[in-house]
Amino acid sequence: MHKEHPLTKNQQIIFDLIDKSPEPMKAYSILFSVQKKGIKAPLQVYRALDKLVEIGKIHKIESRNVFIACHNSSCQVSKATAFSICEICEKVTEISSTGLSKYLANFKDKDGMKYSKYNLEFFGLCKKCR
Amino acid sequence: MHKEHPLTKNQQIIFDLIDKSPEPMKAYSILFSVQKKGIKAPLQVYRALDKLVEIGKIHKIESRNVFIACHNSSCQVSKATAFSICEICEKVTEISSTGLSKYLANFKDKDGMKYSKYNLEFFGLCKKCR
DNA sequence: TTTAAATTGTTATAATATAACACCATGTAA
DNA sequence: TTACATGGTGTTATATTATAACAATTTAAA
Repeated sequence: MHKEHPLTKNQQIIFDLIDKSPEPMKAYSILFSVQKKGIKAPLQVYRALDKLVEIGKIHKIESRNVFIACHNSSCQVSKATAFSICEICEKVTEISSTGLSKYLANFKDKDGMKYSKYNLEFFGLCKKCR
Repeated sequence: MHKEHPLTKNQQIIFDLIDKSPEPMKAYSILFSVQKKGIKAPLQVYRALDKLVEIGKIHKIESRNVFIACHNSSCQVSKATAFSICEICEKVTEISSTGLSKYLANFKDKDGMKYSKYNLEFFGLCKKCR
């Protein structure tokens, strides 16, 4: 039930870079890295990022303004995301817990409203930094 | 178990403004609003904001870069926050659900790690926009 | 009272992100 | 085939968000 989005050239270049990166990447460090491939302007990067986020290939870590590839095969179009973030080394890990996602998708606020779209960021120390 | 932080002048001015605002406020619209009170530079605003966030009087909505006063009396020092955000009118509501906060505080990731600090942002449509 | 910690004021600049416009490719409907 | 809608590209300029660095001052505690 989701169209395969063949990525365009810019989208593919930027997705590959993020996907191979061991760390989340900032928009301007992406820009720097792809300049040799002909992507010269911030807008070219942001447009590709926007599209990649929209189709669920990458996620934006809002509290850090960084981007990571989606490592949750189930969320090709992902509007429900959860991450842990190390407050020392800034390592980010995507959390895929059916328990958690079910709990959040079924959570009702005090007006009885449910939300299928959410973003959860946990903060703590990763194994190495603990 | 939390020191009363009497606010400094700048902190008080900026807290009052945010607290009275019916909507979350952006840093630079805060700056604009307090210029008549002698706060002239972005840094003066950001410093007050940082402190107010640190002591839990306000929260930052990371996905929107806006600030709102804390309306959850239990979180004077709040490191565990949850909000709903209307995708049309951008109305933000702080969620205080003991069920939710207990669930998240007790959530263990696949390494068995627990997190007392988190930020959760739900997205949907508010009553008016629905 | 002197010392440490926090806050202030200031100028400058860094980092993050979008507006506006012209152009091009592709698919599709008349 | 033409037209036209959609989405992507390239470009310049600019808007928005946030911090660096430094000096002075206030505050509160030892």
